[in-house]
Amino acid sequence: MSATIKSVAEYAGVSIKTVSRVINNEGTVKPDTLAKVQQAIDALDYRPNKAARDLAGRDNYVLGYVYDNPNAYYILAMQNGILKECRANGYELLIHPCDATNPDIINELVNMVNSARLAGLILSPPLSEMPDVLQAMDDKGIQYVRVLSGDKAPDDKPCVLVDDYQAARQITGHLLDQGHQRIAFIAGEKQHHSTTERQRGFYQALADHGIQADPKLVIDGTYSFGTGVQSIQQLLALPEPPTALFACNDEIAAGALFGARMQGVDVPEALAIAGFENSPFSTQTFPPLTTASQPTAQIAQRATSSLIRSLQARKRKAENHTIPADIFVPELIVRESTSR
Amino acid sequence: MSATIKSVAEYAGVSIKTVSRVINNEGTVKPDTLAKVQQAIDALDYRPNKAARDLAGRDNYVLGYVYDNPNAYYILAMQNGILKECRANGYELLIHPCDATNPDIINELVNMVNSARLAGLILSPPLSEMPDVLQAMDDKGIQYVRVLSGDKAPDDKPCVLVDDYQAARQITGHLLDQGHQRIAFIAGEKQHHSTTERQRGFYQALADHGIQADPKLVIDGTYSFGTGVQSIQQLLALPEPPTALFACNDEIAAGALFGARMQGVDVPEALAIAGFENSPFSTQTFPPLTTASQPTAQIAQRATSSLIRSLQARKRKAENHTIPADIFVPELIVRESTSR
DNA sequence: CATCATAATGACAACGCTGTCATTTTACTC
DNA sequence: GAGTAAAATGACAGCGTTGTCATTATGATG
Repeated sequence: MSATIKSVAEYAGVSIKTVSRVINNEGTVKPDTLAKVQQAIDALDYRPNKAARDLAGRDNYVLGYVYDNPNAYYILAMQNGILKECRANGYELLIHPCDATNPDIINELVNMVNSARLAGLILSPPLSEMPDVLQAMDDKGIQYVRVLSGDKAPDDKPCVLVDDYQAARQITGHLLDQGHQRIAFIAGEKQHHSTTERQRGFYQALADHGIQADPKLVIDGTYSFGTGVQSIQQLLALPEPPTALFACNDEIAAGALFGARMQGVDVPEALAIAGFENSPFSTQTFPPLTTASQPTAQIAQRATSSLIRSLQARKRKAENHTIPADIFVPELIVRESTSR
Repeated sequence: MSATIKSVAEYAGVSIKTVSRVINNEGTVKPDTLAKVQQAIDALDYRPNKAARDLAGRDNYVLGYVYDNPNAYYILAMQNGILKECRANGYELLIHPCDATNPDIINELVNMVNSARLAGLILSPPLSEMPDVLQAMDDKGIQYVRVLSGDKAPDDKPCVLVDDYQAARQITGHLLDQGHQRIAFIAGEKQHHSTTERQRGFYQALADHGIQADPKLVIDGTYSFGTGVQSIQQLLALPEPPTALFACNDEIAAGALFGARMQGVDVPEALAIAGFENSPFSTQTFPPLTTASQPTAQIAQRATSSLIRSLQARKRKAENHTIPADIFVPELIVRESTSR
């Protein structure tokens, strides 16, 4: 049916092992031999048989995506990005939903990696932010790449950073630019780095403009619609209510918008509201929400590519092949919820 | 490292081929031999090596899930159900997002199935409702299972049915039981069978109660928040506005709820609203929405199981092995948006 | 130009399973 | 209980690749 390594070898007039070397980028093939083989591969439209590689080789060409996150849109975008990169590199993807609060999560992951003989893992928050999970992976020698909230890599293991701090600073800056002085902040779960980073950006932006944050305007909550509804009631009841709100994500913002409207407060006239994430929620409110958008699929793709490169480097025993961490800054999207 | 077929065979005192027969359910193994082998498998915690199976066998143990649907929650729930069943049967899952409006979609699918040597495909709406796609799969001899809206199987190929008709009848019945006489209906895209089935159920419920539907209360739209907002304005502007609304999904219902509130119409006091799908939207509104819930993950699991059984049957040349279609009726969930 | 180190290539077994076909066991018949 | 068909089991090759190790080509050195 389709071409095999043998047919390519015959076509190119070399041994199958040489073809194997070419397709694995082993780098010990003479340039003209390599060209011949490449040409044969192209001519025959040869694609290595994954099953045979997995069986013969030490490693499996399978990556794992482990996630636990209530946000379906995020997961699906991540997944699409990962899939794209996997496909481009002949890897396959094993998808493993799990529960990060499960006390046995570490065993679960280690077992999964072993039994499916995974080459590496892609971890997104909150898994990527759990030190004991990462420690266990390191101990077991399991390769992984993390997608993390932050503006600098915490260590030299592969990771891709999402600079929530910078983006939050921009959003807050946008509100300040509109002339707002009393800006409220509603936080999500404090365990998520994204929350603390966004809050840090919020404070920094205020400081940049020489404004001292009013602690009464900062409310802790969860990433939920309900938090938005409750918090905005509390905020609007203050003697000096805020004129603008930066909610830690769109869901909170949507809740706050709803709550404000219910109390007869016009948005954006009496209260400007900004969210974060650019989730479908953000366009399904009236008015649509100002927010920050991260290119999740692209982030996932880059993370996967990092992992694959680091896997290949390790295979060739190239030590110290640290890949610099990519940083993505979510982009401000201004919509009507913050217009003057 | 981990157990192989050889170690299981030695442990059980049989040949590797017999073990192979057991793990493939070939059914030609004596009961007591089978028991011995099963015990060995359990004792050694043996899991067949997929790469070896794929390489040695004619078929690949890989199923494909092809989807095109904007609803991330639905996709993810489907995916989880499929994954669960795949894992239980030693299959792997290849996930393939695609665009159903792409004119070249058929080629894309056929190529994918061939190049990844997929054993079978799981199709959810809208793909599962496109006759030319199904025709092409039949022509190419590609096995598939469909998840479909309907109350009876359109043919004898494997499918799992979601009885939107019955559920819509129940929802409408619930509104009628509350004493409503003028009930509006907002439809989604007419290409989706789910829309027409739900509409059919709506009409039937009215007929059951001897009520003739008022065409002015039935509005065509899309599965979107915006449709809900616009349609409700139109409905409330009628000389005789409805006292209840059945929206084709939760997103439309949420839009309608929003629109009604904006016009000062109280829900549920002045207008009862019901949605469909039990999406996260339905609990993130005030008041939360009455809706119908389908066990998507379970549906997906059943569909996958059907596909696998039909695959194994075909392998054993057992013709006429038609598996009766499962039917799931989404369950009515009553929340405050329709309370008296 | 002989010598040696090193780079480039090749021969071949092995990975864990399934398909084919041969062999053994079982069940049934007269 | 011999004979036969059918059911159950086994022996062995082969799937397409990589790892190991052997072999050959290349280049550097004195």
